[in-house]
This record gives sequence, C-alpha cells and structure tokens, in this order.
Amino acid sequence: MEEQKKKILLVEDDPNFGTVLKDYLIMNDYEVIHAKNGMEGFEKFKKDDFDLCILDVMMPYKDGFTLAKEIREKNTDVPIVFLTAKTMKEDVLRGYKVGADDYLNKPFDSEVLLMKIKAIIQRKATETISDSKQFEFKIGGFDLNSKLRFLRFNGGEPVKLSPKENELLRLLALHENDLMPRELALTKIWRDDNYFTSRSMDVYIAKLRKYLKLDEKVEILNIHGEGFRLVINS
Amino acid sequence: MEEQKKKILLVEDDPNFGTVLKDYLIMNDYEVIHAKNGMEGFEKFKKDDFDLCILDVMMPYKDGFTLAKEIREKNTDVPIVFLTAKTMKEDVLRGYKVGADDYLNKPFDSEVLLMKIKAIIQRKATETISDSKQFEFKIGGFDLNSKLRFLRFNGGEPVKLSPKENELLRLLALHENDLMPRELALTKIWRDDNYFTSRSMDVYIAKLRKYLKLDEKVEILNIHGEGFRLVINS
DNA sequence: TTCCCTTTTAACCTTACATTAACAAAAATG
DNA sequence: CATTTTTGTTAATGTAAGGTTAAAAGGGAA
Repeated sequence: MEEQKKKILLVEDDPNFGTVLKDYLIMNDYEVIHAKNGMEGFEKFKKDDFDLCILDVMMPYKDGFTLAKEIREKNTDVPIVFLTAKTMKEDVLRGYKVGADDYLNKPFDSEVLLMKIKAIIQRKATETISDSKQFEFKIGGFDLNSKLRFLRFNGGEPVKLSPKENELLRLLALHENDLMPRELALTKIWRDDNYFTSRSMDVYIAKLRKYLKLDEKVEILNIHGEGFRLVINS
Repeated sequence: MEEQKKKILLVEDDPNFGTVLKDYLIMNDYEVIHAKNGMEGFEKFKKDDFDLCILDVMMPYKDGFTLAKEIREKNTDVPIVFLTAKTMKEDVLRGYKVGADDYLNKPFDSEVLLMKIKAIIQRKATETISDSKQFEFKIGGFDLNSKLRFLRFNGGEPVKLSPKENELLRLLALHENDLMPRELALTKIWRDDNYFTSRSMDVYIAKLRKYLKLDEKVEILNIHGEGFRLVINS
C-alpha cells in the first residue's frame, strides 16, 4: 500500500524563500500547500487536514501569531512551527503561549528542519493513537457535535456552545464515567495551569452543568483535588 | 493537599552553571536531581521517575548522547532536552536521532527555558492519560475504586473517600489479611513519621472502620506497636 | 465607533479535608 | 497493680478547593 504522504501547510510571504522551502519539502516526500499570507493561510487551513503548519512570524496584514491563534481555535492538536528571522525572546515566548511546537530561526539548516519536522509529526502520531479523532458523542439524552459546537437534547433545538464550553465537554465525554484530571483540561484547553485558569474552568463547569440539567441522569461530579467525572446514570 | 512537583533530572558537569540552573529550576517549583556526570546521571535516572531530563552534551567520560541512548533503552517516553554550548549541526541532528524533545544553546534565556520545559512536560502530560495501575479492589462486600476514590457496598450507593482515606484503605487492601506496618503508611502517605502524623493516621483508621462497619466480616485489627491488618472473615 | 459574544476576574459562599486537641480505653512494662 | 505507652474515637479548627453569580475585560463584526 502506498504510504500516505504527510501534509504540510506552509504560510510564508517571501516568494523566493517560500518556493525554495516548498520544493525542498516536496523533494523530501511531503505534500505541501503554500499560502502567501495569513488570510490565505487560514482559508487553506479550513479546507484541509494538515499534519503540520509552518508559519512565518513576520507577514503583512496577519502575522504568524494571530494566524496561529485562529488555527488553535479550530484545532487544538495540529503541530505548529514558527519561522522567524531573528531570535527575539518575546517572539519565542509568545509562540509557546499560543501552543507552538517548535521554533526555527531563519536562516536555518535544511537538514535540521527536516529532522524537526520528522520529530514533531512522529510525536503527534504516537499521541494520536489513543486520542482517536472523535467529534460526536452521545451523552445520555444529549448529542454533542464537537465539530459544529452544538449540543442537542432529545433531538430538539440544538444549543450553540462556545469554544471553551465545547472543548471542555468534549474532554469530559472522552473520559465518560472516568476521571478527567483538572490538569489535563487546563493544559489542553487553557494551555496554562494557574489559579485563574483553574477558576475559569470552574465557571465553565457550572455552565455545562446548567446545560446538562435537562437530563437528570447526566451529571458532572467533582473529585476533590483531582478533577471531574462525567457520569451517566442508567 | 500538597501539589505534586515535577521532577527533573539535570546532568551537567560544570559545577557553577549546574548549580545556578538547578537553583533556578527549584525556585520555579520543580524538584531537581543534579548529577555531575553521565555515569552518575544514569544511576540516578534508574533510581527514580522523572518528568524531564536535561542533559549537557559535553561531559567527560560519558557524553550526553550516550547517556540519552541508555536512558531511551530504559524508558522510551521521558522527554529529553539537550544543552549545548555551540550550535553544531551534527550535534543537533544526533540529538534528534536519539529522540530529543528539544535543544537549548548555552547561554540561553532563562524564561525561554522555563517556557520550553513547561511546554514539553505538558505535551507529555496529555499523552499519558491511561496508566493502568491497580485501582480496583474487592474487600469483602465492598468495591474500592481507588482511582475514582469511592467505596461501594453490595452495589449500592458509592461513598466518596477523601484522598487520605483512599490511600490508606488502598494500602491496607494491598496487604489484605497481612500486616500493614504503621511506618509504611506514614512514609508512603504522610511522607513523614512523627507523633502527629501517627495520630492523624489513627483518626483515619477510625473513619475507615466506620465505613467498613456495613460488612461485619470486614475489620481492621491493630497489632500493637506494629501496624494494622485488614481482615476478611469468611 | 457600538454591539454582541466569549472569556476572565472578582466576590461571596459552601463543602471537603487534614490536623490537632481532648479524653477514654487498652496494652505493655516493670 | 500502678504507670506509661499506644490506640480508639469524637469534636474543633483552619485552610484549601469548588459552586455560583455577576461584573469586567477582550475581540470581532457591523
């Protein structure tokens, strides 16, 4: 069977550099979609499933970070690598906050780039084994469509969920009847684990409980100091 | 309840740099074990469970890569970060080959280092969802679920256990019908063995006895001066 | 800009936990 | 058998975590 080529989204405004990099990646057996700016990058991102995004930081109209944030809202998992001309500390920090997987300084060695790409894609691959792409859940009388972000009770009118509500409920559903550790949600959804994000999460738990009240069989239990548990009583 | 600190193995031969880095990490709430060379690093690695290894590349006798290979043989998962004085392409490539998670060039910005450490440990945290240890016990008519911290009698309504109650009952169950030494519980659960922790433990024994009263076949016996024994009478 | 939606922060309250104290009972010690 | 040590048990205390609601802040779209 033909090995499935890994698909890379490359967003880089410099046409020379972009093309060279693209060709180099293709030569090394990747499928590459090249966008010339942030806008286009986001459009292309929405239209496809990528194994990796390589984003230039410095771009007109929409910089790499803004684009990364938009991408993260759609997809919390896809690896993102930033390209930056100079090593600016703030850049690097900002990058990691948005959930960057790595950082590359231009000019960089192409072999190193390949290695990193390989390492990152590989990393995700091993993660994704257990993390089966699941977006639709049955939660007692509810249907959760995590892709479209809505929650419906008994086939009635769907309620629209905010991104955070949706992610949190999805995580809970992935661990149905089992412990969903606080830390997991905080690192996966909030990308930071501190007092405030933790309180924020509690607020969202309250919101979800309100939604879920329609079905008295469904509840979110707390395990003090550990996390939450979405239980469906039969 | 005390927050579980992340444990870092730092292998660095330069005593000045090593100590500074160690202190800096400790200041930022990590638990750090510092080894002064590759040999010692491997010994310490085998003795403990680490969330991250930071290895200096240039070390006498056993360099960072060799150490990394040994570590990888024991443990395929633990994140490894290399420290290197200069950016040598071969180093970087070699590092990624051994399964490095990241690379840091000395001198590096300490904030950036922290960010990277945080990012890497988080990444691993999300991977490690289901570690199937032993969490379920049958104690006479009771079911103890030590992961979800509840105790159920004859399939009835589960009672929630506090962390200490849970740990203690679990330890007793692990030694069912056998002596569970006082000292063991104190060092394992309370991490300290003194008059007060000992009294605290007695309080918890009383609580457990109250729970277990539902089944007259189950009891916790005291062995004076030695410890306790969870017995199931048939 | 204003408006709307989302998220964070704040405030206040309740519950959960662990420790310590206090006193009683049992066991060991000499 | 008197005294010390260990254990049994309950209650009080202090702190941390979680529940809930509301207000503030942020951000995109019209």
